[in-house]
Amino acid sequence: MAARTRKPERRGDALSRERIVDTAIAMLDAAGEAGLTFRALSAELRTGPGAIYWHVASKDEILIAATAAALGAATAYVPDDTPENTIRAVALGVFDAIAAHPWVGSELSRTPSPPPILRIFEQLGRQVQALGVPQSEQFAVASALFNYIIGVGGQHAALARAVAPETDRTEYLTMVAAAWADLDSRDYSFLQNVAGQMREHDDRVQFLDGVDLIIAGISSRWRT
Amino acid sequence: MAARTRKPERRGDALSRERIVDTAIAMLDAAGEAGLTFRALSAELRTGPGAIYWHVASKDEILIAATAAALGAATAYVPDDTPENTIRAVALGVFDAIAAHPWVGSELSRTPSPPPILRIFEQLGRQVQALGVPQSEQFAVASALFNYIIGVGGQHAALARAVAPETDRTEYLTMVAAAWADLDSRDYSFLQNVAGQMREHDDRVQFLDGVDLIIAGISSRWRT
DNA sequence: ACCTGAACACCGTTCAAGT
DNA sequence: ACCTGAACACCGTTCAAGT
Repeated sequence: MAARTRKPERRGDALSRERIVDTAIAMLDAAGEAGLTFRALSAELRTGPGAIYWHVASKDEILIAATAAALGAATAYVPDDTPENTIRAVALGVFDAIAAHPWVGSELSRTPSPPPILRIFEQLGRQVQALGVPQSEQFAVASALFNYIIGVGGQHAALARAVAPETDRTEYLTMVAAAWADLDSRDYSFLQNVAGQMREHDDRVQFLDGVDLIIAGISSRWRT
Repeated sequence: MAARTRKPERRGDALSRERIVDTAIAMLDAAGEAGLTFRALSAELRTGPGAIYWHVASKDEILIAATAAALGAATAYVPDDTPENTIRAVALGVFDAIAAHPWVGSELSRTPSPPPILRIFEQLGRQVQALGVPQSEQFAVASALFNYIIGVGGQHAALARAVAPETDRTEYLTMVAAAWADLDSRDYSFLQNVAGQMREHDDRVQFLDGVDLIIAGISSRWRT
Protein backbone atom coordinates (compact mmCIF):
# COMPACT_ATOMS: atom_id res chain seq x y z
CA MET A 1 0.00 0.00 0.00
CA ALA A 2 2.97 2.34 0.56
CA ALA A 3 3.84 4.27 -2.56
CA ARG A 4 6.96 2.70 -3.99
CA THR A 5 7.08 4.84 -7.08
CA ARG A 6 7.92 8.21 -5.52
CA LYS A 7 11.43 9.51 -5.64
CA PRO A 8 14.01 6.88 -4.71
CA GLU A 9 14.42 7.83 -0.98
CA ARG A 10 18.11 7.90 -0.17
CA ARG A 11 17.86 4.86 2.04
CA GLY A 12 14.83 2.64 2.39
CA ASP A 13 13.95 4.03 5.79
CA ALA A 14 13.98 7.81 5.83
CA LEU A 15 11.40 9.15 8.25
CA SER A 16 8.21 10.35 6.61
CA ARG A 17 4.59 10.92 7.46
CA GLU A 18 3.70 7.86 5.45
CA ARG A 19 6.14 5.60 7.23
CA ILE A 20 4.99 6.94 10.59
CA VAL A 21 1.35 6.16 9.81
CA ASP A 22 2.15 2.74 8.35
CA THR A 23 4.17 1.82 11.41
CA ALA A 24 1.40 3.10 13.68
CA ILE A 25 -1.13 0.90 11.90
CA ALA A 26 1.11 -2.13 12.33
CA MET A 27 1.47 -1.39 16.03
CA LEU A 28 -2.26 -0.80 16.50
CA ASP A 29 -2.99 -4.11 14.79
CA ALA A 30 -0.43 -5.94 16.90
CA ALA A 31 -1.03 -4.44 20.32
CA GLY A 32 -4.28 -2.49 20.19
CA GLU A 33 -4.85 1.14 21.01
CA ALA A 34 -2.98 0.93 24.29
CA GLY A 35 0.11 -0.25 22.44
CA LEU A 36 0.55 2.92 20.43
CA THR A 37 2.65 5.42 22.37
CA PHE A 38 5.13 7.94 21.10
CA ARG A 39 7.89 6.19 22.95
CA ALA A 40 7.10 2.79 21.47
CA LEU A 41 6.52 4.34 18.05
CA SER A 42 9.81 6.22 18.09
CA ALA A 43 11.65 3.12 19.29
CA GLU A 44 10.16 1.17 16.39
CA LEU A 45 11.20 3.94 14.01
CA ARG A 46 14.61 4.18 15.65
CA THR A 47 14.37 7.89 16.51
CA GLY A 48 13.37 10.14 19.34
CA PRO A 49 9.77 11.26 19.86
CA GLY A 50 10.69 14.76 18.76
CA ALA A 51 11.47 13.57 15.24
CA ILE A 52 7.90 12.34 14.82
CA TYR A 53 6.55 15.74 15.75
CA TRP A 54 8.37 17.27 12.84
CA HIS A 55 6.15 15.24 10.48
CA VAL A 56 2.83 15.20 12.33
CA ALA A 57 1.19 17.64 14.70
CA SER A 58 -0.19 15.23 17.30
CA LYS A 59 -1.13 11.69 18.16
CA ASP A 60 -4.66 12.48 17.07
CA GLU A 61 -3.43 13.28 13.59
CA ILE A 62 -1.74 9.89 13.41
CA LEU A 63 -4.89 8.15 14.59
CA ILE A 64 -7.04 9.98 12.07
CA ALA A 65 -4.63 9.22 9.24
CA ALA A 66 -4.44 5.57 10.29
CA THR A 67 -8.24 5.33 10.32
CA ALA A 68 -8.44 6.96 6.92
CA ALA A 69 -5.92 4.49 5.53
CA ALA A 70 -7.68 1.48 7.05
CA LEU A 71 -11.06 2.61 5.69
CA GLY A 72 -9.65 3.83 2.40
CA ALA A 73 -9.89 0.53 0.60
CA ALA A 74 -13.40 -0.03 1.94
CA THR A 75 -14.73 3.28 0.68
CA ALA A 76 -12.80 3.66 -2.56
CA TYR A 77 -14.40 1.04 -4.72
CA VAL A 78 -18.02 1.58 -5.62
CA PRO A 79 -19.81 -1.23 -7.39
CA ASP A 80 -22.18 -0.45 -10.23
CA ASP A 81 -25.13 -2.33 -8.87
CA THR A 82 -28.63 -1.82 -7.47
CA PRO A 83 -28.90 0.66 -4.60
CA GLU A 84 -29.69 -2.18 -2.20
CA ASN A 85 -26.57 -4.12 -3.14
CA THR A 86 -24.41 -1.04 -3.08
CA ILE A 87 -25.57 -0.26 0.45
CA ARG A 88 -24.72 -3.82 1.42
CA ALA A 89 -21.30 -3.53 -0.21
CA VAL A 90 -20.47 -0.28 1.58
CA ALA A 91 -21.66 -1.69 4.89
CA LEU A 92 -19.62 -4.87 4.47
CA GLY A 93 -16.59 -2.84 3.47
CA VAL A 94 -16.72 -0.99 6.78
CA PHE A 95 -17.46 -4.18 8.69
CA ASP A 96 -14.51 -6.02 7.19
CA ALA A 97 -12.17 -3.09 7.73
CA ILE A 98 -13.08 -3.10 11.41
CA ALA A 99 -12.75 -6.88 11.62
CA ALA A 100 -9.21 -6.52 10.26
CA HIS A 101 -8.41 -3.48 12.42
CA PRO A 102 -10.61 -3.45 15.54
CA TRP A 103 -9.20 -0.10 16.71
CA VAL A 104 -10.94 1.54 13.74
CA GLY A 105 -14.23 0.87 15.51
CA SER A 106 -13.42 3.21 18.35
CA GLU A 107 -12.01 5.90 16.11
CA LEU A 108 -15.32 6.05 14.28
CA SER A 109 -17.07 7.48 17.29
CA ARG A 110 -14.12 9.50 18.47
CA THR A 111 -13.13 11.79 15.65
CA PRO A 112 -15.03 14.71 14.14
CA SER A 113 -15.84 13.11 10.79
CA PRO A 114 -12.65 13.01 8.73
CA PRO A 115 -13.02 12.46 4.95
CA PRO A 116 -13.28 8.66 4.87
CA ILE A 117 -16.22 8.77 7.23
CA LEU A 118 -17.89 11.49 5.22
CA ARG A 119 -17.41 9.32 2.13
CA ILE A 120 -19.32 6.51 3.78
CA PHE A 121 -22.19 8.84 4.59
CA GLU A 122 -22.08 10.23 1.07
CA GLN A 123 -22.22 6.77 -0.49
CA LEU A 124 -25.15 5.73 1.67
CA GLY A 125 -26.94 8.97 0.93
CA ARG A 126 -26.68 8.49 -2.81
CA GLN A 127 -28.19 5.04 -2.60
CA VAL A 128 -30.99 6.34 -0.41
CA GLN A 129 -31.66 8.92 -3.09
CA ALA A 130 -31.63 6.21 -5.76
CA LEU A 131 -34.14 4.20 -3.74
CA GLY A 132 -36.63 6.99 -4.21
CA VAL A 133 -36.78 8.31 -0.67
CA PRO A 134 -38.20 11.84 -0.81
CA GLN A 135 -35.73 14.73 -0.41
CA SER A 136 -36.93 15.77 3.01
CA GLU A 137 -36.35 12.31 4.47
CA GLN A 138 -33.05 11.44 2.80
CA PHE A 139 -30.87 12.82 5.56
CA ALA A 140 -32.75 10.96 8.29
CA VAL A 141 -32.69 7.67 6.39
CA ALA A 142 -29.00 7.91 5.48
CA SER A 143 -28.28 8.70 9.13
CA ALA A 144 -30.15 5.59 10.24
CA LEU A 145 -28.02 3.39 8.00
CA PHE A 146 -24.85 5.21 8.95
CA ASN A 147 -25.48 5.05 12.67
CA TYR A 148 -26.30 1.38 12.53
CA ILE A 149 -23.07 0.60 10.70
CA ILE A 150 -20.98 2.76 13.00
CA GLY A 151 -22.73 1.35 16.04
CA VAL A 152 -21.87 -2.22 15.17
CA GLY A 153 -18.30 -1.11 14.58
CA GLY A 154 -18.12 0.43 18.01
CA GLN A 155 -19.47 -2.67 19.69
CA HIS A 156 -16.93 -4.82 17.92
CA ALA A 157 -14.16 -2.53 19.06
CA ALA A 158 -15.44 -2.79 22.62
CA LEU A 159 -15.30 -6.57 22.42
CA ALA A 160 -11.82 -6.53 20.97
CA ARG A 161 -10.68 -4.24 23.77
CA ALA A 162 -12.33 -6.32 26.48
CA VAL A 163 -10.56 -9.57 25.71
CA ALA A 164 -6.91 -10.41 25.22
CA PRO A 165 -5.87 -10.06 21.57
CA GLU A 166 -5.21 -13.79 21.20
CA THR A 167 -8.53 -14.95 22.66
CA ASP A 168 -10.28 -17.35 20.36
CA ARG A 169 -13.52 -15.98 19.02
CA THR A 170 -15.64 -19.05 19.72
CA GLU A 171 -14.05 -19.32 23.15
CA TYR A 172 -15.14 -15.76 23.82
CA LEU A 173 -18.68 -16.35 22.56
CA THR A 174 -18.93 -19.37 24.83
CA MET A 175 -17.93 -17.17 27.76
CA VAL A 176 -20.57 -14.58 26.96
CA ALA A 177 -23.24 -17.22 26.41
CA ALA A 178 -22.40 -18.78 29.79
CA ALA A 179 -22.59 -15.38 31.48
CA TRP A 180 -25.99 -14.71 29.96
CA ALA A 181 -27.28 -18.12 30.91
CA ASP A 182 -26.31 -17.36 34.51
CA LEU A 183 -28.37 -14.18 34.73
CA ASP A 184 -31.48 -14.01 36.88
CA SER A 185 -34.20 -15.50 34.70
CA ARG A 186 -36.86 -13.07 35.94
CA ASP A 187 -34.90 -10.00 34.90
CA TYR A 188 -33.17 -11.39 31.84
CA SER A 189 -35.42 -14.01 30.31
CA PHE A 190 -34.77 -12.86 26.76
CA LEU A 191 -30.99 -12.95 27.08
CA GLN A 192 -31.24 -16.42 28.57
CA ASN A 193 -33.38 -17.58 25.70
CA VAL A 194 -31.00 -16.38 23.03
CA ALA A 195 -27.80 -17.28 24.88
CA GLY A 196 -27.70 -20.48 22.86
CA GLN A 197 -27.87 -18.64 19.54
CA MET A 198 -24.94 -16.50 20.68
CA ARG A 199 -22.47 -19.34 20.36
CA GLU A 200 -23.23 -20.31 16.80
CA HIS A 201 -24.12 -16.97 15.30
CA ASP A 202 -22.14 -15.41 12.47
CA ASP A 203 -21.42 -11.74 13.17
CA ARG A 204 -21.11 -10.84 9.55
CA VAL A 205 -24.40 -12.44 8.52
CA GLN A 206 -26.17 -10.89 11.47
CA PHE A 207 -24.73 -7.51 10.61
CA LEU A 208 -26.10 -7.79 7.07
CA ASP A 209 -29.47 -8.91 8.46
CA GLY A 210 -29.66 -5.58 10.26
CA VAL A 211 -28.83 -3.67 7.09
CA ASP A 212 -31.51 -5.62 5.23
CA LEU A 213 -34.01 -4.81 7.96
CA ILE A 214 -33.46 -1.09 7.45
CA ILE A 215 -33.64 -1.52 3.67
CA ALA A 216 -36.91 -3.43 4.14
CA GLY A 217 -38.17 -0.54 6.22
CA ILE A 218 -37.29 1.90 3.46
CA SER A 219 -39.09 -0.03 0.76
CA SER A 220 -42.16 -0.72 2.85
CA ARG A 221 -42.45 2.98 3.53
CA TRP A 222 -41.74 4.59 0.19
CA ARG A 223 -42.36 1.86 -2.35
CA THR A 224 -45.76 0.63 -1.29
CA MET B 1 -30.90 10.70 43.57
CA ALA B 2 -28.53 9.87 46.44
CA ALA B 3 -30.18 7.77 49.12
CA ARG B 4 -30.98 10.09 52.00
CA THR B 5 -32.59 7.46 54.17
CA ARG B 6 -29.54 5.36 55.05
CA LYS B 7 -27.95 5.69 58.44
CA PRO B 8 -27.40 9.33 59.43
CA GLU B 9 -23.71 9.57 58.34
CA ARG B 10 -21.70 11.22 61.07
CA ARG B 11 -21.13 14.35 59.04
CA GLY B 12 -22.77 15.13 55.73
CA ASP B 13 -19.61 14.40 53.81
CA ALA B 14 -18.02 11.11 54.84
CA LEU B 15 -16.26 9.48 51.90
CA SER B 16 -18.22 6.66 50.29
CA ARG B 17 -18.49 4.88 46.98
CA GLU B 18 -21.76 6.65 46.38
CA ARG B 19 -20.37 10.10 47.00
CA ILE B 20 -17.36 9.35 44.80
CA VAL B 21 -19.57 8.30 41.90
CA ASP B 22 -21.96 11.22 42.36
CA THR B 23 -19.08 13.67 42.39
CA ALA B 24 -17.55 12.00 39.34
CA ILE B 25 -20.85 12.38 37.46
CA ALA B 26 -21.00 16.06 38.34
CA MET B 27 -17.44 16.54 37.11
CA LEU B 28 -18.06 14.60 33.90
CA ASP B 29 -21.13 16.72 33.22
CA ALA B 30 -19.26 19.94 33.91
CA ALA B 31 -15.94 19.31 32.22
CA GLY B 32 -16.33 16.22 30.05
CA GLU B 33 -14.29 13.04 30.13
CA ALA B 34 -10.99 14.88 30.10
CA GLY B 35 -12.02 16.71 33.27
CA LEU B 36 -12.23 13.60 35.41
CA THR B 37 -8.84 12.81 36.93
CA PHE B 38 -8.03 11.31 40.28
CA ARG B 39 -6.26 14.48 41.29
CA ALA B 40 -9.21 16.72 40.43
CA LEU B 41 -11.63 14.23 41.94
CA SER B 42 -9.71 13.97 45.21
CA ALA B 43 -9.38 17.75 45.38
CA GLU B 44 -13.14 18.06 44.96
CA LEU B 45 -13.64 15.46 47.67
CA ARG B 46 -11.01 17.11 49.86
CA THR B 47 -8.82 14.00 50.23
CA GLY B 48 -5.82 12.38 48.65
CA PRO B 49 -6.11 10.04 45.66
CA GLY B 50 -5.28 7.08 47.87
CA ALA B 51 -8.49 7.51 49.86
CA ILE B 52 -10.55 6.99 46.72
CA TYR B 53 -8.78 3.71 46.05
CA TRP B 54 -9.99 2.37 49.34
CA HIS B 55 -13.59 2.58 48.03
CA VAL B 56 -13.15 1.73 44.34
CA ALA B 57 -10.67 -0.45 42.50
CA SER B 58 -9.97 1.75 39.48
CA LYS B 59 -11.02 4.66 37.36
CA ASP B 60 -12.81 2.21 35.09
CA GLU B 61 -15.00 1.11 37.97
CA ILE B 62 -16.00 4.72 38.59
CA LEU B 63 -16.79 5.21 34.91
CA ILE B 64 -18.89 2.06 34.77
CA ALA B 65 -20.79 2.98 37.93
CA ALA B 66 -21.35 6.50 36.64
CA THR B 67 -22.71 5.13 33.35
CA ALA B 68 -24.97 2.74 35.20
CA ALA B 69 -26.34 5.58 37.33
CA ALA B 70 -26.89 7.85 34.34
CA LEU B 71 -28.70 5.11 32.42
CA GLY B 72 -30.52 3.77 35.46
CA ALA B 73 -33.50 6.07 35.22
CA ALA B 74 -33.77 5.44 31.50
CA THR B 75 -33.91 1.68 31.85
CA ALA B 76 -35.86 1.30 35.07
CA TYR B 77 -39.32 2.37 34.02
CA VAL B 78 -41.06 0.13 31.52
CA PRO B 79 -44.33 1.36 30.09
CA ASP B 80 -47.21 -1.05 29.64
CA ASP B 81 -47.84 -0.30 26.00
CA THR B 82 -47.59 -1.82 22.54
CA PRO B 83 -44.23 -3.35 21.64
CA GLU B 84 -43.64 -0.57 19.12
CA ASN B 85 -44.22 2.16 21.67
CA THR B 86 -42.13 0.40 24.28
CA ILE B 87 -39.22 0.17 21.86
CA ARG B 88 -39.60 3.89 21.19
CA ALA B 89 -39.70 4.61 24.92
CA VAL B 90 -36.56 2.61 25.64
CA ALA B 91 -34.75 4.21 22.71
CA LEU B 92 -35.75 7.70 23.80
CA GLY B 93 -34.71 6.94 27.35
CA VAL B 94 -31.20 6.16 26.18
CA PHE B 95 -31.18 9.13 23.83
CA ASP B 96 -32.22 11.55 26.54
CA ALA B 97 -29.74 10.14 29.03
CA ILE B 98 -26.95 10.74 26.53
CA ALA B 99 -28.24 14.22 25.73
CA ALA B 100 -28.05 15.01 29.45
CA HIS B 101 -24.68 13.28 29.92
CA PRO B 102 -22.79 13.16 26.60
CA TRP B 103 -19.91 11.16 28.12
CA VAL B 104 -22.32 8.20 28.48
CA GLY B 105 -22.23 7.88 24.70
CA SER B 106 -18.57 6.93 24.66
CA GLU B 107 -18.87 4.59 27.61
CA LEU B 108 -21.47 2.59 25.73
CA SER B 109 -18.92 1.43 23.20
CA ARG B 110 -16.05 1.20 25.66
CA THR B 111 -17.16 -1.11 28.44
CA PRO B 112 -17.87 -4.83 28.32
CA SER B 113 -21.64 -4.67 28.80
CA PRO B 114 -22.35 -3.79 32.41
CA PRO B 115 -25.89 -4.47 33.71
CA PRO B 116 -27.66 -1.31 32.54
CA ILE B 117 -26.58 -2.01 28.97
CA LEU B 118 -27.72 -5.60 29.22
CA ARG B 119 -31.07 -4.32 30.48
CA ILE B 120 -31.49 -2.25 27.36
CA PHE B 121 -30.79 -5.26 25.18
CA GLU B 122 -33.16 -7.36 27.27
CA GLN B 123 -35.96 -4.83 26.97
CA LEU B 124 -35.55 -4.55 23.22
CA GLY B 125 -35.43 -8.32 22.89
CA ARG B 126 -38.72 -8.78 24.74
CA GLN B 127 -40.47 -6.36 22.46
CA VAL B 128 -39.02 -8.07 19.40
CA GLN B 129 -40.44 -11.28 20.78
CA ALA B 130 -43.81 -9.62 21.32
CA LEU B 131 -43.79 -8.37 17.74
CA GLY B 132 -43.86 -11.97 16.58
CA VAL B 133 -40.38 -12.25 15.15
CA PRO B 134 -39.50 -15.95 14.94
CA GLN B 135 -37.12 -17.33 17.61
CA SER B 136 -34.22 -17.84 15.27
CA GLU B 137 -34.22 -14.20 14.17
CA GLN B 138 -34.88 -12.51 17.51
CA PHE B 139 -31.25 -12.09 18.42
CA ALA B 140 -30.35 -10.52 15.08
CA VAL B 141 -33.31 -8.13 15.16
CA ALA B 142 -32.73 -7.06 18.75
CA SER B 143 -29.07 -6.49 17.88
CA ALA B 144 -30.05 -4.26 14.98
CA LEU B 145 -32.16 -2.05 17.23
CA PHE B 146 -29.53 -2.06 19.94
CA ASN B 147 -26.66 -1.20 17.63
CA TYR B 148 -28.58 1.62 16.03
CA ILE B 149 -29.36 3.15 19.41
CA ILE B 150 -25.81 2.75 20.68
CA GLY B 151 -24.43 4.06 17.40
CA VAL B 152 -26.37 7.28 17.60
CA GLY B 153 -25.21 7.66 21.18
CA GLY B 154 -21.60 7.30 20.15
CA GLN B 155 -21.95 9.89 17.40
CA HIS B 156 -23.49 12.34 19.81
CA ALA B 157 -20.65 11.81 22.22
CA ALA B 158 -18.18 12.43 19.41
CA LEU B 159 -19.87 15.72 18.61
CA ALA B 160 -19.92 16.77 22.23
CA ARG B 161 -16.22 16.00 22.50
CA ALA B 162 -15.35 17.83 19.29
CA VAL B 163 -16.74 21.21 20.28
CA ALA B 164 -16.27 23.34 23.36
CA PRO B 165 -18.86 22.50 26.05
CA GLU B 166 -20.51 25.91 25.80
CA THR B 167 -20.87 25.95 22.01
CA ASP B 168 -24.40 26.69 20.96
CA ARG B 169 -26.05 23.79 19.21
CA THR B 170 -27.44 25.77 16.28
CA GLU B 171 -24.14 27.54 15.95
CA TYR B 172 -22.46 24.16 15.67
CA LEU B 173 -24.95 22.87 13.10
CA THR B 174 -24.40 25.99 11.05
CA MET B 175 -20.66 25.27 11.09
CA VAL B 176 -21.14 21.69 9.92
CA ALA B 177 -23.62 22.72 7.23
CA ALA B 178 -21.14 25.31 5.97
CA ALA B 179 -18.34 22.73 5.91
CA TRP B 180 -20.49 20.32 3.92
CA ALA B 181 -21.56 23.01 1.50
CA ASP B 182 -17.87 23.72 0.83
CA LEU B 183 -17.05 20.14 -0.18
CA ASP B 184 -16.22 19.27 -3.75
CA SER B 185 -19.58 18.83 -5.43
CA ARG B 186 -18.41 15.96 -7.59
CA ASP B 187 -17.34 13.83 -4.63
CA TYR B 188 -19.93 14.94 -2.12
CA SER B 189 -23.07 15.87 -4.02
CA PHE B 190 -25.36 14.21 -1.50
CA LEU B 191 -23.86 15.95 1.52
CA GLN B 192 -24.11 19.25 -0.31
CA ASN B 193 -27.75 18.61 -1.10
CA VAL B 194 -28.71 17.87 2.47
CA ALA B 195 -26.45 20.48 4.08
CA GLY B 196 -29.46 22.76 4.26
CA GLN B 197 -31.54 20.21 6.18
CA MET B 198 -28.70 19.89 8.66
CA ARG B 199 -29.32 23.30 10.16
CA GLU B 200 -32.99 22.92 10.94
CA HIS B 201 -33.17 19.22 11.77
CA ASP B 202 -34.25 17.95 15.17
CA ASP B 203 -31.88 15.23 16.41
CA ARG B 204 -34.46 13.63 18.59
CA VAL B 205 -37.10 13.39 15.88
CA GLN B 206 -34.56 12.07 13.41
CA PHE B 207 -33.38 9.50 15.93
CA LEU B 208 -36.94 8.25 16.33
CA ASP B 209 -37.38 8.19 12.54
CA GLY B 210 -34.54 5.68 12.42
CA VAL B 211 -36.15 3.52 15.11
CA ASP B 212 -39.42 3.61 13.20
CA LEU B 213 -37.63 2.59 10.03
CA ILE B 214 -36.32 -0.56 11.70
CA ILE B 215 -39.74 -1.25 13.19
CA ALA B 216 -41.25 -0.83 9.73
CA GLY B 217 -38.71 -3.32 8.44
CA ILE B 218 -39.74 -5.79 11.11
CA SER B 219 -43.44 -5.58 10.34
CA SER B 220 -42.98 -5.69 6.59
CA ARG B 221 -40.96 -8.85 7.00
CA TRP B 222 -42.89 -10.83 9.58
CA ARG B 223 -46.38 -9.36 9.50
CA THR B 224 -47.02 -9.38 5.80
C1' DA C 1 -11.17 0.65 59.32
C1' DC C 2 -10.16 4.46 56.91
C1' DC C 3 -7.31 8.23 55.29
C1' DT C 4 -2.85 10.82 53.84
C1' DG C 5 0.30 12.28 50.41
C1' DA C 6 4.75 11.25 48.55
C1' DA C 7 6.52 8.28 45.09
C1' DC C 8 6.44 5.16 40.89
C1' DA C 9 6.03 4.28 36.26
C1' DC C 10 4.16 5.94 32.87
C1' DC C 11 1.90 9.46 29.22
C1' DG C 12 1.85 13.38 25.08
C1' DT C 13 4.32 17.27 23.93
C1' DT C 14 8.04 20.87 23.77
C1' DC C 15 12.42 22.69 22.80
C1' DA C 16 17.32 23.81 23.02
C1' DA C 17 20.88 21.87 20.77
C1' DG C 18 22.92 19.38 17.25
C1' DT C 19 23.85 17.94 11.97
C1' DA D 1 15.69 20.97 6.70
C1' DC D 2 15.58 17.41 9.69
C1' DC D 3 16.73 14.88 13.83
C1' DT D 4 18.07 14.15 18.97
C1' DG D 5 16.87 13.30 23.60
C1' DA D 6 16.38 15.55 27.96
C1' DA D 7 12.81 17.96 30.30
C1' DC D 8 7.93 19.53 31.35
C1' DA D 9 3.52 18.92 32.94
C1' DC D 10 0.74 15.80 33.42
C1' DC D 11 -1.60 10.81 34.15
C1' DG D 12 -3.49 6.30 37.07
C1' DT D 13 -1.99 3.66 40.71
C1' DT D 14 0.61 2.05 44.88
C1' DC D 15 2.04 2.03 49.50
C1' DA D 16 4.36 3.13 53.82
C1' DA D 17 2.84 5.72 57.37
C1' DG D 18 -0.50 7.81 60.07
C1' DT D 19 -5.23 8.04 62.98
